[in-house]
Amino acid sequence: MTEKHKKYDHIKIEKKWRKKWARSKTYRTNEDSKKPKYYVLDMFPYLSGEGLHVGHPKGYIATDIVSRYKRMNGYLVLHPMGFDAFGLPAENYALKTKIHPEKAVRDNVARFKEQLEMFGFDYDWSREVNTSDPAYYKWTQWIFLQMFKKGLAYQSYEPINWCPSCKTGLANEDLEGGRCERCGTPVEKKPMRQWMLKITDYADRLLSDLDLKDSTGKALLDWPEYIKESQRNWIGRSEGAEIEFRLSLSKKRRFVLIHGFEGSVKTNFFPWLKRELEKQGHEVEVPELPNSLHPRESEQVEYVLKNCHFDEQTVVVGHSLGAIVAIKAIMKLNRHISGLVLVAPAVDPRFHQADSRPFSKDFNWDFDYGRVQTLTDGKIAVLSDTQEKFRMPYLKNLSQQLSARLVETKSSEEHFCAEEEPEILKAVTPSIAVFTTRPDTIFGATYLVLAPEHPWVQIILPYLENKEEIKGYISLAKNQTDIERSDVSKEKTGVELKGIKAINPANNEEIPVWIADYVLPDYGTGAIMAVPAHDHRDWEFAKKYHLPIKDVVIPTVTDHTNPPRADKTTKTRRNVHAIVYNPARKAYLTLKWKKFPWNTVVLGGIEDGETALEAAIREIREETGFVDLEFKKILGGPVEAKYFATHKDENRTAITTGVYFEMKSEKKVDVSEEERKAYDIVWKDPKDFIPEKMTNSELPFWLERIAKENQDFTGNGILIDSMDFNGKDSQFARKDITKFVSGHWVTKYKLRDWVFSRQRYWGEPIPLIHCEKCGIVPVPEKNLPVKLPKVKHYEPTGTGESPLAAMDKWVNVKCPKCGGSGKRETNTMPQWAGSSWYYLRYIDPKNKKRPVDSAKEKYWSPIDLYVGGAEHATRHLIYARFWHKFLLDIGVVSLPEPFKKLQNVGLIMGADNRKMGKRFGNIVNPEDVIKKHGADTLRVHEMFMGPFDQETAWDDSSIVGSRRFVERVWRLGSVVSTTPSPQMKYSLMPQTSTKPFPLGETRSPFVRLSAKSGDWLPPAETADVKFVQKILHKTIKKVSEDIQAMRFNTAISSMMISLNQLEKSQSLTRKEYEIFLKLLAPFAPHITEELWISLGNKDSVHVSAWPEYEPILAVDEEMMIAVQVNGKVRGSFKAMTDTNQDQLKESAQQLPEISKWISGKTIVKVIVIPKRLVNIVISDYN
RNA sequence: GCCGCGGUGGCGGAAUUGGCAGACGCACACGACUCAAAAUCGUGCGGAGUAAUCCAUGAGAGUUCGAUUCUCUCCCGCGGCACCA
Repeated sequence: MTEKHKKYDHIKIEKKWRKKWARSKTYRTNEDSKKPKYYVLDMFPYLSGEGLHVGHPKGYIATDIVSRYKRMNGYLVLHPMGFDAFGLPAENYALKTKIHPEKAVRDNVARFKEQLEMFGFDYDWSREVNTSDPAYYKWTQWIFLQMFKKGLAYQSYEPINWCPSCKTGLANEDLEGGRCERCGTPVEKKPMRQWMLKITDYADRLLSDLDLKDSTGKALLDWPEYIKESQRNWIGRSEGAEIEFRLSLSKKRRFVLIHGFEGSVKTNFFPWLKRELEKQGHEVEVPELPNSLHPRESEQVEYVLKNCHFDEQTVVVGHSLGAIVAIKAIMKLNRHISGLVLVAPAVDPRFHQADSRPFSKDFNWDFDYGRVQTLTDGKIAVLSDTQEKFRMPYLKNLSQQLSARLVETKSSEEHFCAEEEPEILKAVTPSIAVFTTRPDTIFGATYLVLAPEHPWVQIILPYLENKEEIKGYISLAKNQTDIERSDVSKEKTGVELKGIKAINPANNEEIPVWIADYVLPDYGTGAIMAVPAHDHRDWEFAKKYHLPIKDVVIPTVTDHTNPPRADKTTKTRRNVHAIVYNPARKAYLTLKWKKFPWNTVVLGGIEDGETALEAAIREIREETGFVDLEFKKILGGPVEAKYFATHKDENRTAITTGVYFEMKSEKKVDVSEEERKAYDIVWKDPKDFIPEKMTNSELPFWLERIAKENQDFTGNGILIDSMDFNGKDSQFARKDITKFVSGHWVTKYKLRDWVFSRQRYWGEPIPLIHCEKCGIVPVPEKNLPVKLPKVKHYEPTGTGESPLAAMDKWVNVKCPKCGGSGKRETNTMPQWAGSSWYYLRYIDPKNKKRPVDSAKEKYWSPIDLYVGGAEHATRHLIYARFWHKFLLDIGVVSLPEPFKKLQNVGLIMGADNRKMGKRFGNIVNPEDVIKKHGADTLRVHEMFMGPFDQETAWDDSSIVGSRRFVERVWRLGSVVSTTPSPQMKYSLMPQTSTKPFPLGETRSPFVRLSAKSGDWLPPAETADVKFVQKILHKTIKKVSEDIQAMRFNTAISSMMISLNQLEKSQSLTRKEYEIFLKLLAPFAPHITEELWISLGNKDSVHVSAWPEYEPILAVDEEMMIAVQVNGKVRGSFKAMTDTNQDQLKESAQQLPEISKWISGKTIVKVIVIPKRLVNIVISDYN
């Protein structure tokens, strides 16, 4: 034994090689290569200040293995690393330790790097990025500005999620079940000024691009399905209809419609509008104004005042010049009216063509705005037509003067001149838009529910009878946290808006309107039509408040054992099924028909004027005589069943209602002879009372409803009570019904815009300036980056202002546009900003002109492999995809998706199977493990623990297996490269195994290869040489495939198997040993390098060529063939792989252990599976 | 509730166009070496049974010559979404 192989000193070896690699820049990625590229990336760590535990590097080990493998296969590999240094985790750590975040980050980076380096990773540190480095965040700010310029960044004042503990606003993505993801505090809703990013503009692409295909039709994104699924859930696309429900005030109104210049009661929308309003029961007056072609103010106003009746129920509608007449008339009234609607009012003499019109001089254009306001109680609406742009400024001015609601809308024909103008109808009888995915159930909509926050509630409030109750409910709803509100299990609450009704546009029925907190303000339209018969939530609500439930969709079933026949006529009948349970017998009442092989429940038709319940009681009495029954429940709405009624020789479409009874006693009355002959009464045990043993195809529905509390049917079926749509399949009627009620088909998303500002110090300053004159002005690009100023106090204020706001010197700047005084935006960006594009910066980390050079971006894109934790599924990975798509749109990048293959790391749990972390005190420190066993051992072990993407608990004892493996590789090296000595025990022991070697060769002990080191014998063509070759070729194949598929555990297992075999070889050559070292090199880089170099190699094993295998040599020539008799293994024999099937059959049957099973038996057939087994099937097998 | 994934020895886990279940490793037991221990090497190791053999991949059914693998029903665990209309 030579000195250098005496002992495997991992500490010394690992330290030595890390130093050498760093000095010789072994892993530097130089771009001037003609090689194919491979970009492999880890999700970079964020600096929370907590130390590393053994779970953190698991993903880094994997990328290290893959990158080394690819490098050895001739790829130019980019494998960079950096740090996510901005954001809450880093800042909170700084606050806790009272170290300034900048210094804390610097220290943490240094420590982190030190720890990473202990693993011997092959990162190219010359490309390191740090999101808090001004040279980096200059470009983060730059990207933000591009978004701002494209209108994707905007300010909002809507209430947002506020974490009272972190003292900052949060994005939806930062929540976990209504709590702050970082600290677990329940979030509050707080209205404040926010910067938002319009990620919703990209919702559609973010969703559909998940399924992009490459040119061969394969999925472009090789991602775990569940990550894609999470993103789909998060984006939450759903299609449905937006439908208007008109509101009708319960008190009827009177309308006065006043036409304009050259108008008449017979032209434009007047006849139509009159008709529509009268339909709703309102009174309508349409005065025909005198001298319509040459109108004079006094004449027309007086006419109106004289001929029309004005009272507190009167709403005045004026069109064009008629609007002016209306205003003037109201000014002269001495009583209040109900409201005023001005449709495209001709409000100013300077308007279009006015000078040429005869009335421009005759009319007086001064208005007593205050008086009009008073007399209408401020209930004034101004309708503008967006097609008439020139009129807009006047209308804006008018509505301001009158404090009126300005409704910008598109008329059917310019200036509201069409015969039908639905927008006017909407304005005079306001409507609520609802969103529904089930417009097919609209005939069953029995009430409307608005979110308490719905803006209409405030508008309608003055008209309502129970104002105080409603105000109370709204404030109650507002004070709830998200967690309280979204508690599904809690009982639903709500209040009816009394004094108002909605009109179901499908059947013009009046339905009540409620507010309830189970309707969310920010999804859909914030209002729903409630269909209690076909929606769980509506059902619960309706039950509680005794609202009507109307079935309009019924389940449908075709009896496949007895289907309708094409040549027979079809009859539709209303039926009843009586399900009768007898508790005394613990059995169900059924009828066994004598003429037919049927078992049915008691059933029959429902006669005219009879209810289902009456029919059921009658049928039970007629058919069985039983009369002492307790009615339990109607089993929901009817079920439609199609079948052939044999006894009537016709097809039936039965609309059947189920009724459920329990029997109190078997008291009975006489049954007619006829009935008695037809069937026997049979009591069926509940386990036999199942669809398979009964002849009622509706039975599954009855059973479900007996068991279930809720009786809503949410599936698809056949429409009933839906007028022209009766009998249609609900699924296919959706779009037609939407059209029928003048709704339109829309797409909605759950995804919300990204709340992009944080009221904290440690983040990228948002590069905008608020100027008194110019509004919001972007910081000119040449002035980027806007550096985060150094401050003494960076504690969050909690006021909704960032700590930066207190820094007058920094805040007050000159406006870049006008030079006037301006103030900097003091909010900072969220943690996820910098990480949304960092992968691009590695490609070109030092570029001062652009975020990334286009040519370089084209060369390296996309990222071939991206490895990280699944916790980023709906945050980082959505944000990064969003930014990437935006960068594609502005030409910075060239591909729609950044990450081609995504691989998730399964967590390493603590020994107690809980998440490893401080709070459970179950952290295993990698430094300790490395000190004890070495980095190579830890790397091998973490990869061997189980499937890479699966979580596994750390087990301190099992790591010795990996250590033994590494050490045995070391000792095998000493045997190969040195003279064997008699003292050496390892594997030179006589073989005591009783098992034959795979090839069955007898092996003589104590035979070794060459004598002197460096003096190699040429491989002899012996069985042993072949044996070693076979092992190696198989292993090369397996390890290569497994690394590419990230099955590291089985790759290591195959190397262990291989090592077990190689140790038994008596003629292992240096070449063969080197192959083994190469296979292991990506996993255990230090020890393999040491052994490789000690064998006399000059260059690093890590830049050597990956071994290739011969497919022929990787396959066994001989195999054990298992022999089965009737599928049970009874023996086996050895055969050459290419032995033909007949021979295999023959040999199998001749085996002594087989003949014992088959002698005297009839062989039915023999099945041969090449290379695997022979199965002999005998018929008389006991 | 909806969607996705999974359930195999004492433990981590192998095994897929359906073909010998438990590879590899840990733990354990025995043996060799040693004065002894550790390390190392060898042997054994799902359960029952002396054995032949039988039973066994969450439970039950089905398809098949043959099922951990395919189909159906159910149970349990994990993950995502969740009063999203």
